[in-house]
Amino acid sequence: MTNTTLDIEALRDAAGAATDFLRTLANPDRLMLLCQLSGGERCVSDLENETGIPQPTLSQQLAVLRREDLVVTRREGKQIYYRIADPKVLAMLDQLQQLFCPED
Amino acid sequence: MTNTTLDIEALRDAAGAATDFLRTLANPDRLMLLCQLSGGERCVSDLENETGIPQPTLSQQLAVLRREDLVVTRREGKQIYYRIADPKVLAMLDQLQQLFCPED
DNA sequence: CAAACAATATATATTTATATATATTGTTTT
DNA sequence: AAAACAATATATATAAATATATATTGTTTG
Repeated sequence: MTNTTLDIEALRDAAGAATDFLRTLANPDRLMLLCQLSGGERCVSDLENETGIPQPTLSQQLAVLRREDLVVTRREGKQIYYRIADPKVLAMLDQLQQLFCPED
Repeated sequence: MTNTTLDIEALRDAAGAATDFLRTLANPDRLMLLCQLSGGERCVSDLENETGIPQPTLSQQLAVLRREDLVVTRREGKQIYYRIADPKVLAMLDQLQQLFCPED
């Protein structure tokens, strides 16, 4: 006899972890920020210029990315530099680029 | 001179489309449903039994998946069968399985 | 040490998503 | 056509995310 309850619970656990991750990416501002950071480290003013995201939103959304450990920071003088800290982000950005940015 | 405005707008457009998609997947119930459907067509009572999702939630979340054109249905007598309609879903499920369900 | 600057934090209104209870529609069977 | 069943729809309370305005912290430079 096969107990499917465990399978469902395992599926639900994995689904929970995956959806936490997906929800963090599922915002245009945050996704754009991660796209920029996939090209390497950026300080906040770089990100502001490159994306046009207004400062308070930028700060709020960077805080979300930090809280979820998708990025880490380092201070250099006045500037704070951000970079991607979770390799899953890069894998997912690749996948999204294949699906939503054909040939570029 | 390089105009980065167009690039940013293009990036924002792509980010918008991608995040619409991600947000639809970013719910544990919907993700579980899509996982089940990735194994082939299912009717609603199958999905209810396999996932343990209560009926009204099931109906509500299946409606979201229909509205976003991620699934389509076909009626056979009393049963309504669901299947995945968007190949991007399968690509994303594969990716998520690699990232969140190592070796199984 | 005060001014200027880079960044973060807080506050609030609004929108959106979710959970959950209840009601309705449509199909088949007798 | 009425009963039984499969599924969908509605309603509402609650929670979460977002936009946006304003305030604060920390660092450097003159």
